[in-house]
Amino acid sequence: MVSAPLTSTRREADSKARLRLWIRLLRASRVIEGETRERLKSRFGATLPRFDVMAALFQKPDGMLMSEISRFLMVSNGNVTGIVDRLVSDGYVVRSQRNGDRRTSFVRLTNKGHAVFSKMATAHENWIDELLGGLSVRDAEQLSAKLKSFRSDWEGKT
Amino acid sequence: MVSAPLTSTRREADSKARLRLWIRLLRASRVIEGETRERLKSRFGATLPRFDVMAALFQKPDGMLMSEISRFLMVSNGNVTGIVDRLVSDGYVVRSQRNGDRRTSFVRLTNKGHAVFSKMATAHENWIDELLGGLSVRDAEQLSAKLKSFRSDWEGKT
DNA sequence: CCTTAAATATTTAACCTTGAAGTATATTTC
DNA sequence: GAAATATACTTCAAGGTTAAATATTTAAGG
Repeated sequence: MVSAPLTSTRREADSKARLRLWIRLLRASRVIEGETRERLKSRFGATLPRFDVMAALFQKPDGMLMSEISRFLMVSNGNVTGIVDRLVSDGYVVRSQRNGDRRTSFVRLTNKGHAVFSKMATAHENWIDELLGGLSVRDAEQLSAKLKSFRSDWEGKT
Repeated sequence: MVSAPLTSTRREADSKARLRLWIRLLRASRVIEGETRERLKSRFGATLPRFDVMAALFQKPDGMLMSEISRFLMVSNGNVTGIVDRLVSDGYVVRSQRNGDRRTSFVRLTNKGHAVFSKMATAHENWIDELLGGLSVRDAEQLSAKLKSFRSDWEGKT
């Protein structure tokens, strides 16, 4: 009976390897998020959540439902309400009813919001390029591919 | 003069590749963090930040300074104060003065905190193993290695 | 000494976040 | 068409988060 302990040992090692990956993944995310947040604030007076919402709306010129935004950004429904409220009071987005359904509230960027976001998006892309510059494009693409498959795998299991 | 436009085009493509990687990195982190947060709450009545602080303290039985905790976890200093406050009121950690320096406050796990964290840590490792199970160990190690080098690269530049 | 600078921790204000409960509106079912 | 059910969003409470402002204490220079 030698295989049983070996199997168990290997399983433990596997789980350590994944745990190590997770810790590094999390650290990388925090470094990049922190740096991005700071630059958004200092150079545009914006916050990361607002940037994220505007980014979502930027890709849907016709507008999005509140629930679409929260699903897309993977944040809670109640959260989006507050962020959109502030974007509205800044004049960057507007709410409107659609489809004759008075439950829904369609949100879209104003011209002002569109213009402001365009500038932020360009800067943002440059920051990420700089922050991830230590990775070759080949590495970036490989990592991307592996993370992509992980994600759909997980979604499948729910 | 053909090379100039080509160079510019390649640079743009590179930056898109890195941006795509960043988006996937962020999504993976959010999925895992969200799942972990939910399980910590439902099964242990704990939050992720408290788990993180306890994890740091678990590795330093003699205790840590507040500033060491915040540096290690990459969160702001004022943040740690509140989290430690709640851990203290739960009886999981204690503060104490050291070195006769009354500015510093040494924080360490209580026996109760140590015992509770041990259980959480085991469960946590299993969750991560499950959530990252779609990746082979080889992939996990490759990803780890690339993220490690990215991080030290970035730290070097500051 | 004593003043200034540096280190350490806390407080504060503004914002983000979740999950649960609440409100309003639509849709389905009988 | 009335009642039950489902959907869309908001409100709320508790907690997490940052950056900036504020002690408090120690160390350094004169």
